[in-house]
Amino acid sequence: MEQTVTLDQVARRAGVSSSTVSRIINGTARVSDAKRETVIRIMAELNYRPNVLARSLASGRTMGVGILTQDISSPFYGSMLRGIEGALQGTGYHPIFISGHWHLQEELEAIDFLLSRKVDGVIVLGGGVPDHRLQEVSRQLPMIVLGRTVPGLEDQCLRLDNRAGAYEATRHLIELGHRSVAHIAGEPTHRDAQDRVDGYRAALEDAGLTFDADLVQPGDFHEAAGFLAATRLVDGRKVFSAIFAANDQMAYGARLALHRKGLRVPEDISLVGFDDLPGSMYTTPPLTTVQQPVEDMGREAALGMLRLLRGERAEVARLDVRLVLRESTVRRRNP
Amino acid sequence: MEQTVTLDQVARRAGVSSSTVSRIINGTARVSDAKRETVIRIMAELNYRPNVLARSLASGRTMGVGILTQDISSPFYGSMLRGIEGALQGTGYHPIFISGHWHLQEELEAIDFLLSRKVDGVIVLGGGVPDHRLQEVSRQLPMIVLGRTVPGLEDQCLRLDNRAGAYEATRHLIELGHRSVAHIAGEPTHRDAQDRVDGYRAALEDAGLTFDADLVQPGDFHEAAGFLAATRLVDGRKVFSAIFAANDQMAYGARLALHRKGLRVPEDISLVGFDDLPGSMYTTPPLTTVQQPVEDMGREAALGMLRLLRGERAEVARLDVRLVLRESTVRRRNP
DNA sequence: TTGTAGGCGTTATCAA
DNA sequence: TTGATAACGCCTACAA
Repeated sequence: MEQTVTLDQVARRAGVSSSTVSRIINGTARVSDAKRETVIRIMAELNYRPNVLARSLASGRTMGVGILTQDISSPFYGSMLRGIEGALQGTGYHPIFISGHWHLQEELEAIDFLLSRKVDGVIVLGGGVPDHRLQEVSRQLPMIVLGRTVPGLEDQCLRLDNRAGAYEATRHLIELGHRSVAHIAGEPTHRDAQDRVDGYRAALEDAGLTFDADLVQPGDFHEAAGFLAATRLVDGRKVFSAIFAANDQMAYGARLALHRKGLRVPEDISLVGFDDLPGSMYTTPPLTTVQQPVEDMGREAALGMLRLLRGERAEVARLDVRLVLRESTVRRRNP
Repeated sequence: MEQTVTLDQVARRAGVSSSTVSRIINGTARVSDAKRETVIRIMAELNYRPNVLARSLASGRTMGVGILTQDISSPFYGSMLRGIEGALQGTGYHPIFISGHWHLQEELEAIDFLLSRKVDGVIVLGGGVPDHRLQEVSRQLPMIVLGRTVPGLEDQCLRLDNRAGAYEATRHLIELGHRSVAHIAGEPTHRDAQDRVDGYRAALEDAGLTFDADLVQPGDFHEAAGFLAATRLVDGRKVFSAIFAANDQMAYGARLALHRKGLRVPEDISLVGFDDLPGSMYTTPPLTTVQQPVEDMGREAALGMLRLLRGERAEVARLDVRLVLRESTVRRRNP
């Protein structure tokens, strides 16, 4: 066990007071060049490492930003975390990740955890924490919310237009001549999922097509649900020539189900996803999907947080979704 | 901004000393039921939250376990982190993730960061930190290493037999009648990648097949590299009827390249991956691959860490890889 | 069983 | 420009 070198020891060895050493470390005030140099030398000699805990306790700042995510291992959240990580890099602030696993109780505990760790700010990625709790938290420290809008905190919330993305995806299929487009919906309690159904429905109706509830299959954003939903669709008595899945992971599942049923993508069935996960460029065929600038969202959130920490306004940038055309969609054979 | 309630305030309000409150919180000593009850009541009333920083500074323990990973957003590391998270859940210890991004300098800084945060232990997931540095760290606090073996710290290291996995994957292809099996290698500096080439080669030679360097294409564990490698293989003048990719992500890329070249999997080319990522069950066709119990590895590492923290030996369990047969491999047509 | 007092390693306030 | 000195919030002998 190495001995921990304290600031006091450095001070004593350098023949100055501890305050002087502290000032040199933090650049809090002017210090004579002579003393500065010796202190810096001694610090190096002793391999001095400031104790972050003590420093935080005394200063009231931890330089930590709490990130409440749902699932650290999901490709979607992973990219977002990467964006956050990147933006914080080199700022002195660092992220502290904790996941709620789509479980309200865990999420609430996670927030308590972050507060008890005295993070300087919190970034919340979606989830189900009630608005009022987030409003409380926001009263205590800087907060940015991704993927939902909290009343009263609109300018700290970064949301994408899921409805528009779904609308565009569906319209794309309609423009390719598909008159009967199925939808595999996301986790029903999830706001994004609802918005995507809305966009899907609006596109149908704007094109003069009737919305058919039988063509909307429930799902939960995971591959298995997509597989089952597509299987049900194929086995059902409704005909359809295209599927819009509420996210890429379900599109993967659906794609396999179609394969199992002997249906080709896109020759027999066109398929569109949502998210543009890293893997979607490499599915067979590569997936047409609605691209969310996930990593950018993370970055924007972090930049907004840095602004809040400087006492400025968050001013999170508006980010757009866009449809990425690849090879899983094609003009309908017999229009 | 809400006022922070301190332990002292609770004590005063409850008419006891602060030590008594501390004892109740930590269960350090017997306290009369009467006092205990009122203190607990007051804590609830005041919504008291212990200050973790102060607690750690005083006690010398932070209850934090540092996790040095390479890439928080990779599906591979994601699953591992999930395993760690799960095992730590409810133990009072909590993970602190930080990623080195496959970059030595960042990794070294990450370790310094964790040490300066005074974590109680460190779990290192692979990476390139030199052995001697890890040995130093291990002298300061409990450490578990995943994916590599550090001399002198063997019983704190959890490694899988990559060579055996690759051997088995290759042998599987050979047993299906494939006489010419190509390999897409992983990041060359990565120990696992080397072991997998070794296993591939050994399986060939044990079967009396000659190792052909032209059939081994370099890669880096990402989809794009797999795509390029497979393209090169097809365009090359060597014939082959099967590919063993050093990981699933490259297998995905290879699968798309084959699709582009009009080659079917598995009818024309059999394909095997390594890792068994969550998505590999849903590729078309589902991918035959070597399953690494990634989440289990994370769990075992965390359990080992908990043992070290209790002062026991790490005794990390041995975990095996196994070949998962799916639909991307099939008996060779004209043996 | 309870309280007092000192300490954990820094920062911040005040004088000097 | 510097140095005492008092926080920061909690834990832990030691004493009662």
